[in-house]
Amino acid sequence: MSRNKERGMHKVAEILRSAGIRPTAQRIAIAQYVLREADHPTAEDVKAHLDRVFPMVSTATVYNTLNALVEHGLIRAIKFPHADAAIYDQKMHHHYHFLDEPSGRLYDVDPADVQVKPQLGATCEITEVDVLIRGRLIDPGLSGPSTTVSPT
Amino acid sequence: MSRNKERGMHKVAEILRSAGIRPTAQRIAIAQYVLREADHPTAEDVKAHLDRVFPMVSTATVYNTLNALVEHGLIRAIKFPHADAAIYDQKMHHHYHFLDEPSGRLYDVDPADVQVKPQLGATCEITEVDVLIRGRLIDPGLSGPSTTVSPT
DNA sequence: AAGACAATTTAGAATAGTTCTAAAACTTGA
DNA sequence: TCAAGTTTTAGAACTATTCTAAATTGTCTT
Repeated sequence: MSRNKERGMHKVAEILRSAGIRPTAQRIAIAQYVLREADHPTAEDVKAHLDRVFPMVSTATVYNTLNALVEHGLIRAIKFPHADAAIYDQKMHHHYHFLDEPSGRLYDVDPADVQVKPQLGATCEITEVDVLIRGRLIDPGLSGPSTTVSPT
Repeated sequence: MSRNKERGMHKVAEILRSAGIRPTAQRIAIAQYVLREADHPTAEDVKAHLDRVFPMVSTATVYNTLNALVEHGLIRAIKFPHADAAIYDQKMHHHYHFLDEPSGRLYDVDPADVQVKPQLGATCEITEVDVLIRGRLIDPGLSGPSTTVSPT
């Protein structure tokens, strides 16, 4: 388990290095969490986790590091209408989100499962389409992710 | 012109009253602006406008009134990922938005022009789908709104 | 292995948007 | 007109995030 963690952290250090971010202890701990362990965490979630597993990190370093990870293309920062804090998403491929309103939990949605066909005419050029589906999971008890809506 | 404005304000007072909001001078002035004059204003925009046309309103009243209008179903508050401040939308019918990224301006998009067909299976129930299309208007010089993307 | 220079981290101040608080000013109805 | 309830207000408080300036750490050179 310790060996696993060390291997994991080593791997994360390499990811940071090859993205052009110098792997300091704090950055490795933060990246380890957002890239490998967390599920749509906010900066506050990251800070709370680090306070448990790391001797000392400041809020400033958490934000600095998350911003660096975003700038270097390792994660994305996303703001949703239903919450103030940004969430960080380690899935870099294009995808949408499903919000289970009772629980507030976010699930990734494969764009293949959502047809979006804007017919806006020739007067504009579309660079991106954001989709947030709000609703409620009917049977959250069924443990596994379905093919189409998967907890992340 | 003065007569128009008075008639308009009277109408707005009636709208407030029939929505269950007591029409005070401040509320009428704020509602007149957000329901009839403004285009996707923020609370700050509303405050700035009122400071020009109304002897005195506090920030607290602007927020209180906007919240009351939202609660009574006369406007909607929307938060977008690209900005911190909420915008208020007097169009209550279901619609999407197009963001012209160069200008930061928002346009309403008729849902009929965007096919959204989520195929999420039977494990969830969808209550609403939010769509934000980002891009850039190719020919903003063409004065009028096109059939499909209309400035509001 | 020491000294210098740059990079990183830190605590705490600052900022933006919004809500809260408690007091003052209005309305309303009897 | 007076009491009771409502509304408005200034300013404090709050949340999420960024900034600042000082302290610490790391790296390079020799």
